[in-house]
Amino acid sequence: MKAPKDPTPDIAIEAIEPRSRDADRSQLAILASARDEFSSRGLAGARMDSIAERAGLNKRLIYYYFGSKDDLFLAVLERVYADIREAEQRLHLEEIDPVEAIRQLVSFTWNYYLEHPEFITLLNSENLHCAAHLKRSDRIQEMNSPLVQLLDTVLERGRRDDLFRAGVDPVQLYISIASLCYFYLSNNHTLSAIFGRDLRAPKAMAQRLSHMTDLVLGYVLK
Amino acid sequence: MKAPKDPTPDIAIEAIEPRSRDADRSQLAILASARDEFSSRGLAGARMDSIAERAGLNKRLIYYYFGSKDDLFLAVLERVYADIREAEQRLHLEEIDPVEAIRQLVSFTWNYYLEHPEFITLLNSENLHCAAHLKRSDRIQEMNSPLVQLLDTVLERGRRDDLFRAGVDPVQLYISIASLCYFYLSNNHTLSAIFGRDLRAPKAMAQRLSHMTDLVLGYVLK
Amino acid sequence: MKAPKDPTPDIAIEAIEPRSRDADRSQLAILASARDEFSSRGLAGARMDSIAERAGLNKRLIYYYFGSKDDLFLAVLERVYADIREAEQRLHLEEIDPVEAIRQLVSFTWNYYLEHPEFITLLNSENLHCAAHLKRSDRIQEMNSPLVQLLDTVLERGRRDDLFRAGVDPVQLYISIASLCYFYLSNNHTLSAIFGRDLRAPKAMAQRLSHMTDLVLGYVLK
Amino acid sequence: MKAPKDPTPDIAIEAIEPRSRDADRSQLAILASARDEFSSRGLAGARMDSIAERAGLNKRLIYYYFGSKDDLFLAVLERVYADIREAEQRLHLEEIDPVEAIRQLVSFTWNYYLEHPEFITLLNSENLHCAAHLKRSDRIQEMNSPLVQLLDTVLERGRRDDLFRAGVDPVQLYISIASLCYFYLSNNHTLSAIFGRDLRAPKAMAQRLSHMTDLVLGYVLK
DNA sequence: CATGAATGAGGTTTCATTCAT
DNA sequence: GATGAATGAAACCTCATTCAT
Repeated sequence: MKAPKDPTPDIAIEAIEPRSRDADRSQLAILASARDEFSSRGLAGARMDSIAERAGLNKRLIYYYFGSKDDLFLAVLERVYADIREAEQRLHLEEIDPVEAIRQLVSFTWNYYLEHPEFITLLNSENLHCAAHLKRSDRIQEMNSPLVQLLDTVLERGRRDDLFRAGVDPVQLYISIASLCYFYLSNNHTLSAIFGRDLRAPKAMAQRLSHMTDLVLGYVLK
Repeated sequence: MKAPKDPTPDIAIEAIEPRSRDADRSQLAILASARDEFSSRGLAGARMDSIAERAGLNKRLIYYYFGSKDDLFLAVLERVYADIREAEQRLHLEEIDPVEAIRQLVSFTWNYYLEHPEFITLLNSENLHCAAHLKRSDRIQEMNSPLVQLLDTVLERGRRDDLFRAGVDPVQLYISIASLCYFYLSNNHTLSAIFGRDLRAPKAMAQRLSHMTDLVLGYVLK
Repeated sequence: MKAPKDPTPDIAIEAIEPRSRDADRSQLAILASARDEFSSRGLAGARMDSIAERAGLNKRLIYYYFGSKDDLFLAVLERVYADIREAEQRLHLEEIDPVEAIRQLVSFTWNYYLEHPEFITLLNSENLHCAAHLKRSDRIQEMNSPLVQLLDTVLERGRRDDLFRAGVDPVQLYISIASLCYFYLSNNHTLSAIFGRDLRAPKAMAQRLSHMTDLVLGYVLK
Repeated sequence: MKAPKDPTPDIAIEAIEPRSRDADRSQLAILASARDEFSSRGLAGARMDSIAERAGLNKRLIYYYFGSKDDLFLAVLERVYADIREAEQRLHLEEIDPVEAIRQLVSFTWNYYLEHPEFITLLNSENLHCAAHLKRSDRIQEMNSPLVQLLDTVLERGRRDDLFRAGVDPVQLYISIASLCYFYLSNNHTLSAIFGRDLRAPKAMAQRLSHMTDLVLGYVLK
């Protein structure tokens, strides 16, 4: 049944719930629309009008739910970080053989960036603004800390099996893996332009993944 | 006869101080100012007024010389690419021992990005726009091709000395070196925010350089 | 319930005085103001600022309702054409004796142009632009076709009564009537300047009307 | 011989001539270019840059020779009036049979407007500005008075031959002839748009000339 | 005679945001 | 919860004109 929009207040609780589901749906629609707009045009280039239009909702509603353009941008960032970390959790690297775990982490990262190009451009925008939005967020650090711990246990297991070299910083390693995947995709357009080469060709993409895996394992393995 | 201009040709654009009635000087002042504005605020966030003001020149003059905001942005891009490629040439990698050459290339790239943060943000902006500006440039490819050839000869020499593995694609390798340096700096703000760690601390920076060099040499060396 | 609007529908746009939060009223106020500005300064010479000011509304609202200067200009043109054609309909020429009908059409045209000098200058502007705006209009032709049919029946009746010559093209005749009235008024300023004669003097004006009627009847009558 | 405009007096005549011819040529080039620009874009729409470019000369030179945009516009107007009046003189209507003279005047006017569309649009622009420029001109009236006298003698001769009706005002008649020719061409674009008919088709054009001649002679002849 | 460099004022248009319902 | 109407500030860009040579 559709949620009634009648404003009369003394209404049964059953009827209220659908109302808040409508609200949720609106907020999600705005978030999705905002994510697309911000990622394709940047923070300054994004238009509140376009976001409202893409969401099929009135512009005023964005302000009602999110306060301002900057607040909305932060909401989008928190959302996309939550999404990637959640997906990483689903890899269950802690249960896998360490070498395979590294392999999987590289290929997961590569594929996630590939399938979520908006993640890359949103981070670029936020970095342009010196992470001014994220710095105001309480939830962002706690969202990201499990990842480091996880990678640390993988490295530790690898070292105990005498496969991995000692003294590898999990943060440095994570950043390196991210670097290799991120940059290739994030700067794909300029690289293609300056090298006159189609870096998106299937063969080039496959080579890239194998190259990156070689690089990382070449470093981690003893 | 024309008034003699400053005789030192490859002067940093920072040093330009506009004086009346000198077209070259005005153009350089605009370029330097535009580079700073675009890099700190992005293409959409940059303000033509600010560019004019920073350059100490009338806004109208920007249009007189560069036509439009987008054309100016392209001019800036061409300029910064020319600068980095020129600096790379000055390394004379072709004259150095191959292992040392790789080391130098990594550390040069790291330091160049470090000293020219605007290069990073400008490229990010251009990638946000799918390299739409660079694609219109005639000069950009020829500017960048020498680099690949140079790296290729370094790899070839290393292989002939039986030090380097075979089959290393110079473009892939260059992209990997750039990746490692670029991402750490470009995403420094968000990484610091999510990991709650100061990645700019001198010790962290030194570790990073050594980590990257290890990674790259671990891959290239037999 | 919506606030009731002014019930009299065919109110002259001059009389519109904008009040807050009434879309129709605002649009009419903009149209009236734009008509005055465009007609007195031409398309290029008209200022959006002035239009907004005359309308007593924010400039942004013009773009909200009409999109652009050119679209606004087209809206004005459609409006003034609708007005004159409507006024012509009100003559009910189809019910009048043919000779008298021609007389009335001449004098109506003369007086309409006289009382609506903006019509003349707006058409001049549009012709300067090769009717680029009208060509994009769907409604303009259907608005104007009844006129030709009407004039045709008048001529046909006159011919059946053996008063009018045969083979008179209603379009040619209409254009001739319009020509005679239009040019005298449209070029009044330059004509007065070159002939050094006040063509607007009441006597000159009366002579003109009688001269034009003579000319037209002299041609139509057998 | 032309009066030399060079202010330096003690210079060889040989040297002056080419220089002042250059100056004349430049002024003529500017006038022609300005006439085209003003006629195609109107006074407000015309661009001094375009005029300079079309003339192949530096913009500053326009100010040097003509002072300002408005002064240049007046210069153009005086020029085109001089041209048409000169062409009319060349008809030598005073030597022709009166009926034929009227015929010729109609067809000359028609063809002149046809071949000089810029005359029409320039006059429209000047009328939009209430002949503000022409009113400042000393030469414009004396340029135009011979025309009226000429037409008057033609009418007088026709009347003496008992062919023409009495009491025809030469100014009214001239205006009517001009009206019929001018309006059809000046408003050609809007008329074509509203009637959905190609008024420029050769057949339509021929019909128009014959229609106008009929109209005028129908009135003048007894 | 001629010109490239430069500008202040002002043009159209856009924007995030708020108002009133 | 939702919306159309409205706005001040500021964006990019243009223009006639002047400067300095």
